[in-house]
Amino acid sequence: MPELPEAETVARALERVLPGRKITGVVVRVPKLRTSLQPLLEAHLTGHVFTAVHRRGRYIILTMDDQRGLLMHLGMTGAVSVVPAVEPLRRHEHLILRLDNGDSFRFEDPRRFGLLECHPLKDDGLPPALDFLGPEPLTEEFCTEYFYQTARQRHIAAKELLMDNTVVTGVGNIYATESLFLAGVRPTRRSDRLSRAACGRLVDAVKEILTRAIAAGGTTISDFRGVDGSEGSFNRELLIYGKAGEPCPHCGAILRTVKLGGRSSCYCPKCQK
DNA sequence: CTGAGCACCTGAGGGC
DNA sequence: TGCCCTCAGGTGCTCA
Repeated sequence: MPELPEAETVARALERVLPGRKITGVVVRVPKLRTSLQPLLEAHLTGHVFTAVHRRGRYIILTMDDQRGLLMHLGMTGAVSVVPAVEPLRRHEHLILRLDNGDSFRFEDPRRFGLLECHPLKDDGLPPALDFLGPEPLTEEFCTEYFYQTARQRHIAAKELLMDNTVVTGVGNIYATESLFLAGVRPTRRSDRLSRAACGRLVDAVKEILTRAIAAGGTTISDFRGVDGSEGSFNRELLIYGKAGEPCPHCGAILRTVKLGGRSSCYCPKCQK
């Protein structure tokens, strides 16, 4: 998926078109994504107006005028578009919201790992269901000291620490891989053996990579598309993700691959200790 | 608490 | 052409 930069790209685009739009109809075409879509049908969405769009980690919240919101996660292959309602439906467009200006909001997701639910929102605009998430990586809360203290209390691989949504939210396989490379840390390195300096380099690397990826509109490997159908361009800036077997861009050593938590990780055996 | 394995799904690509 | 295998931006469960 869509990791944090892709969710941010989608959220920013939706923020330009959704607020002020009234929902005039709801069409659900599959029984469930990650969870059942039936409650969505029963949630009385029709007649309500979108007022804002928020992002938290990889989740996007479409706020409505009644203190409720649509909680959305793009899973691995989710994409959103807002197009004229007369456009023909595509095969995996599972949810369609008709809007009062003749457009339709569409959620497309071939693998159906995505999520769409209606939730009451707290005063901060977020649903209680997201309370478990750790700090946003691009805030001051995610700093060297926090990461170092968290790392030493855990006994897991550095990469799994980065990808744990309760530690820091929104860092997935692509950006964890890139950040570890930039920081010179091997993905398998145990978190409780990371020095304060290494934690600092990791925190800086995560912030730098995510910031640049957001500026590029995200990374499109195969499925990801912006709301207008455009592709993210960060693939061109990827240093090592998906390049196992090729030479390291820094030292020329052959990049290797290792499996961690079922996800493959590319790393340079020379640059990453 | 940790890590491995599997499950949820479809589609692309490689080997034969 | 088709079949079978592996793999893919995520998450969450069970089990040892």
